[in-house]
Amino acid sequence: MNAPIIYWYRQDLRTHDLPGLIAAAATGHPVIPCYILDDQAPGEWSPGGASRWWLHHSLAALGRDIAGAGGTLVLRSGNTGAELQKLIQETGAAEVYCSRHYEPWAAALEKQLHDDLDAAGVTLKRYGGNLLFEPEQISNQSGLPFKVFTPFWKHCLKMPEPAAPRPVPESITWLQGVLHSVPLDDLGLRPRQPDWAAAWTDQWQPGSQGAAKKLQSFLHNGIENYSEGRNHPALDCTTRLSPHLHYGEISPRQLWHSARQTAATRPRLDTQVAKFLSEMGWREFSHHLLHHFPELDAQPFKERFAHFPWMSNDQGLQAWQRGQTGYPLVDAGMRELWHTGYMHNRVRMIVASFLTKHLLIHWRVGAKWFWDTLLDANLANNSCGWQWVAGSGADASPYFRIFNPILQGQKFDAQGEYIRHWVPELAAMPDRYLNNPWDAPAAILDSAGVHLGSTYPLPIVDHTQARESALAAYGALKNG
DNA sequence: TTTTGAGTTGTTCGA
DNA sequence: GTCGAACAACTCAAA
Repeated sequence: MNAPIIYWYRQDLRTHDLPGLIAAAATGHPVIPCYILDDQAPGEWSPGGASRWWLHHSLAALGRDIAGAGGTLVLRSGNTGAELQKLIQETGAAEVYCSRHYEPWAAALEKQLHDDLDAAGVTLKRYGGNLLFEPEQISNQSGLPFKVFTPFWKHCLKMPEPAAPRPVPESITWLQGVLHSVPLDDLGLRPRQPDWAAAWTDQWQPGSQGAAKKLQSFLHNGIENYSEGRNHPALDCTTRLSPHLHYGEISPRQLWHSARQTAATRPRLDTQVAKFLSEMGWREFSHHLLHHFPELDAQPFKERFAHFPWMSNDQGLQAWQRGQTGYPLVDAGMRELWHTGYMHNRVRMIVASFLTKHLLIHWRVGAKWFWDTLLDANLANNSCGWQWVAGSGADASPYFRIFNPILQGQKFDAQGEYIRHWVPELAAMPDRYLNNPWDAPAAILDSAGVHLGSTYPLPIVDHTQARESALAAYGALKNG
């Protein structure tokens, strides 16, 4: 009798190019695909509201994919170890297969489960597949992790290429018989009253199919002008694959090989493809860093930042969160985030710079807000991104680099499409004053129907003054 | 071991 | 309007 194998799904919600599932299928043993919602295990990094919405729909999509292949996804809720043990008792499974994850809590859980299952005579087998390179594969000549992106990525590019993606196993023997499965709706992942995410399905299709569509659309359109276009929030030049990648609905190896294929057939796009791959490189870099420095979510990578004089500013924080800072591009970004669960990458940098440098609020406060509101909330990317902007991260932005939200708007949203869309009360303002309405003559404000302080806020801080304060604070850090 | 070159994404100032 | 330099010094990676 072949003992069944449990395939324990985590943030790898796909059926193709999944090494653990391929290995399980290859044994010929019956396979039980299972997802366990464990709200305790991640501690403070339990998925936020937007991410839970995505998870709901992603699990629905995975369930359909597995059903299409003849199996049934088992959903459970509760303590991961306890639920796995129950499932093992119910089915007589002798092995549990899974994909490896890199969040400190996830890695600790793997280790704990491995030991606990081992004691019960069950083997936990862990497979890669969620990164292009495993952290252990990449180190500098001293055998230490890279701390600077460029040499890190150059090194990666010299490695043997990531393996080609593999299709869904042709024949998987699914375990027959009906196992208890919690109805998806009972997991409580989806908002009900009110359903603030009702309109999100217009723009997002969680699951592998939706990911594949996004990739195809990118390879046919966005990549043409990726290097430059990716900086403009009104253009559709970015992949928008981040939430799909976070939940593992598409594999990084698939992206790598699709992009390389594009470069091979359309050599003109070589530099665009290289740029796209290097963005994948940042994802790798962040995950490797979090693996090597598990405190990255809470502690500054550069230790001297432990003494940075962060300010407490509840009013400022609230204005930032609600998109009411009086800086149109910042407000546009924060409103895009709130309404869609997403924000364009460049705008993320600008709003993050505003929070940490103009308002001097701790990057962790911003990281928490992003965590709860972003569909693609990911601990490695989020922690590294915020630390980079704040200046405390690995290979971080120098402290004197303070984004000027007015200038950034004029450069990257020159026609003001992005701002007018998200800050409609300024829609009638001419380009000249769209980013700095407070400079506009009264007649122009009047004819645009803008009354600063009532229809749209006055700036909550003065850019030049805030910049000087930030430089002073960072300068003191250097000398202190 | 010492040395050398380099480092995602910017802004401001003055010529 | 455009351009180059200054902004600071430090750490990292590799020769």
